[in-house]
Amino acid sequence: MGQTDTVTRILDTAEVLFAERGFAETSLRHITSKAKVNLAAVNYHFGSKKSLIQAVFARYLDPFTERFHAALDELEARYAGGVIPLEELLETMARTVLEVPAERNSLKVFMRLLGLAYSQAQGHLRRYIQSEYGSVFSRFTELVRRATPDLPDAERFWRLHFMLGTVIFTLSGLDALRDIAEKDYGEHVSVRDLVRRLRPVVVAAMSAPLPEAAIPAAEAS
Amino acid sequence: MGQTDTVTRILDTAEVLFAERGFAETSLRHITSKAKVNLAAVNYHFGSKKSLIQAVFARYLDPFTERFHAALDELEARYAGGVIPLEELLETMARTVLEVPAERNSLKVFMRLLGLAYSQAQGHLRRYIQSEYGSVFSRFTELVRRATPDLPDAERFWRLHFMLGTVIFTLSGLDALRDIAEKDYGEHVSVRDLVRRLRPVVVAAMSAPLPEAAIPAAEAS
DNA sequence: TTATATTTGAAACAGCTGTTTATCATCAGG
DNA sequence: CCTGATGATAAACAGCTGTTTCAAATATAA
Repeated sequence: MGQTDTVTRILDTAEVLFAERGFAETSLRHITSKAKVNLAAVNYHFGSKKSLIQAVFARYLDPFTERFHAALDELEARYAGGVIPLEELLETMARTVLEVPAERNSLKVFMRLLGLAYSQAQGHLRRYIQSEYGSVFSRFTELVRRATPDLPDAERFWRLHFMLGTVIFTLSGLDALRDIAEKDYGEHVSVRDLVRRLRPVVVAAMSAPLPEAAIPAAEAS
Repeated sequence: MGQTDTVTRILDTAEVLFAERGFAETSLRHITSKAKVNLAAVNYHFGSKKSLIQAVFARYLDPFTERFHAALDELEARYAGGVIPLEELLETMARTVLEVPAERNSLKVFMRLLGLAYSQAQGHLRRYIQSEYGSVFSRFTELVRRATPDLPDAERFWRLHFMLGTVIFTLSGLDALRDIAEKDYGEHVSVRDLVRRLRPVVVAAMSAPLPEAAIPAAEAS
C-alpha cells in the first residue's frame, strides 16, 4: 500500500459516486468507507470536500486540455494559415473527448461529471473550471468563428451552447436513455454509435438558416 | 392569513430555492424561514420533503399537460385525419411551454426545475414525472413520428432527446449564459429571442441527413 | 541505529438535516 | 356556552454532515 495509493483510491471512488449521486448527495464517509480509507484521509490529502471535487475534475480535464491543445496545434499546422473546416474541428474535439477517459474506460463518468458541473449549484466548480480551463474553449471557439464566417457572433455563441447542451445532456443521461432505446427499438447503442448519430445533427444545427429578424415587442401587445 | 395561504407560500418559496440551489442543497429550514412559516408546516401539509418536491413539479406540470393536450386536440382537429407538419408541432409545444409559467412569470424556474429533474440523482422524481406525465410525451412523439415518416424510429428517438437536451440545457442555465452573451455581444436576450433562435436549429437538426451506416467494429481494431 | 517527517487511525467536535411530539390558538357547528 | 377539528407553534429527536484533534504507525534521512 504505497504512499499515493490512498489518494488514487479516494479519487477513483469519489468520481464514481459523484457521477452516480451528485456532490451534495455523496458524503465523505460514503466515499472513504467504500474506498477502504480512513475518513480523515480526505481532509489530509485534499484539504476539503470542495478541493476533492476540483481534483476529480482536474484528473480528467488536465490531460484533456493538453491533448486538445496538441490536436489543435496539429490541425493548424496542417491547414497552415488557412481556415480549418467546421467538420474537422468538431471531429477533433469529439476524438479528444473520447480518447481521454478511454484510458480509464469511464467516458460515462466524465460526461456525467460535466453535466453536474453545469447543472448543480456548486458555484465554486463553474468558477474553477472557467478560470482553469477556459482558455482551451476560447481557442476552440475562435477557430469555429473562422470556420463559420457567415454566422453572426451572437448566433454562433448560442448555437455552440445549444450543441453543448445536446452533447452533455445526452451523454450524461446516457444510461437511462440507452435503456429506453434498447427496450423500445431493440438496438444496443454504443457511445461511438451516438457520436456517429450526433455528427450530422450538430453540423446541420450549426449551418441552419438564420432565424427571422426579431420583432420588436409592441408597447402594448 | 387564510387556510391554504401557508401551502402557497411554501410552494412559492420552495420552487425558487430548489431552482437556485438544487434539492439536496436546499433545507426545509431555509424554505420555511424565508417563507415565514413554521418548520413543521412542511411535514404537516406535504408529509415529507420528497412529496414537497413532487408538489412543486405538479403545480407546473398539471396545467402544462392540460393545456398541451388541449392544444394537440385543436391541432388534430384542424388537420383532421391528415399529418400535422413538424413545424406546427414544435411551435405548439414551444407556445405551451411559454404560456404556462408566464402566469407566474417564472419560466426560468420552470426550466431549471426540469433540468434538475433530469440531472439530479433523485430517482423518485424521474419515476414520478414519468408515471404521472409520460402519456403527454408519448402522444407528442407519436405525432412527431407521423410528421417525419422518413426518419427511422431509433434515429427520431435520439434526435428528439438531442433537442430536449438543447432546450433544457440552454434554458435552465439561461442566467449564466445570458450574462456572458450580454457582456461579450452587448445584446440583451429575452426568452422569446432564444426561442426564435432555437426554431431553425431544431428544425435543421430534426431534418439533418441520416448518419453514414454504422461500421461494425473490427475484431481487433 | 537515531532522528525527523509523512501518513494513518479512532474519536470527538459543533452544526445542520428531516421528522415527530406535544402544546396552543383558531374557528366551526351543536 | 361548549365540543371537536384544523392549523400553527416551539421544542426536541436521532442521525448524519464536514472538519479537527492528537496519538500511533510508518516511511525517509542522517
